[in-house]
Amino acid sequence: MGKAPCCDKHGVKRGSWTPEEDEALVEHIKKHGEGSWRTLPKHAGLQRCGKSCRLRWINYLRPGIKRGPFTSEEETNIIQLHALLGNRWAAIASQLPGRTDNEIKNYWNTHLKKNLHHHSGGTKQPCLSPHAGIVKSESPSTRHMVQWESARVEAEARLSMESSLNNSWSPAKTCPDYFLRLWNSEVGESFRGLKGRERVGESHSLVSQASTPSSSSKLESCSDASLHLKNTVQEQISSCKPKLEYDTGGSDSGNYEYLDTSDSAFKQYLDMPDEDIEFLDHTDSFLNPPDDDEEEDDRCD
DNA sequence: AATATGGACAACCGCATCGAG
DNA sequence: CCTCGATGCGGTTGTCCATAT
Repeated sequence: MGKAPCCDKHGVKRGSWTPEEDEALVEHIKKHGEGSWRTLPKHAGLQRCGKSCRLRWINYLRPGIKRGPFTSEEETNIIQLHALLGNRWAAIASQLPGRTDNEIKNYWNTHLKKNLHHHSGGTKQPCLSPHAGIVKSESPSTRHMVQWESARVEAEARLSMESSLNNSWSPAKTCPDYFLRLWNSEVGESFRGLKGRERVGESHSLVSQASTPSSSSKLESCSDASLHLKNTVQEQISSCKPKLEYDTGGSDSGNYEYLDTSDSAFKQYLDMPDEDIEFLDHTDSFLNPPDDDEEEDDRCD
């Protein structure tokens, strides 16, 4: 397929897998288990490179792979997870049993991206910025960053508040399970940057910095930034029911821009009814947590 | 019926990260 | 601490197929 082969080269088959190859790969993994992808092709009698075998197994042959169209629930989860995690498809996939990162990535690129954009009426111009007051005069990249971070702040605040309220949680409250579970999962950990891998959107934003506070000054900047974002988000949501969307044109990586879309898409995106915005008034509490030696992790909550 | 076009999906590539030596 | 191989991940591309012209 166009490019030079990554792994050598001569005698290595490429392209679609045949049923015979699939069978050989499955049989080999059944006997010897996963791993050792480098040597697997030789041992399995396959003329494929190890990476190709691994990909084939993970995406199509592995037991438990769910095929078929995505449900609306899965779609909603993908949208919300993407708002939280960005293009971290593996992390998103870990929250969708039976779905692979590749499948989700393809689904996003071919369905969700397009559908969200469709609501913009075809224009790529942001007709209604969520932060019109502060954003319009800034560069597109800055605008992207601020817009994107506002969504993240909302999601993070939501998760944090729900987590902090967990003890007194009313079962009647809205869907705490999903986000709470997510927040306490590896995805939440990834999101909080516990492993020091801050890759979401490559945006070295104030909030991102604040997610890895190493000093009180960072906490302060975190607070300032989030308060700023909080205010703009509140203003936007309360005043004009924003329509937001990704600008998915061109390079997708880290290039997020809200454009207008439907109200439902916006709600789906943030899943935040107006009345639930109140928690934003409490963002200070998660941005400036009480001293706790246990909280030396790189996070802000 | 033939051809063009676009969407969907499978597969590949390059880079980042991890871990062993 | 450094190097290097193995693995994982995300972006991109190629191919197939359906639909439009």
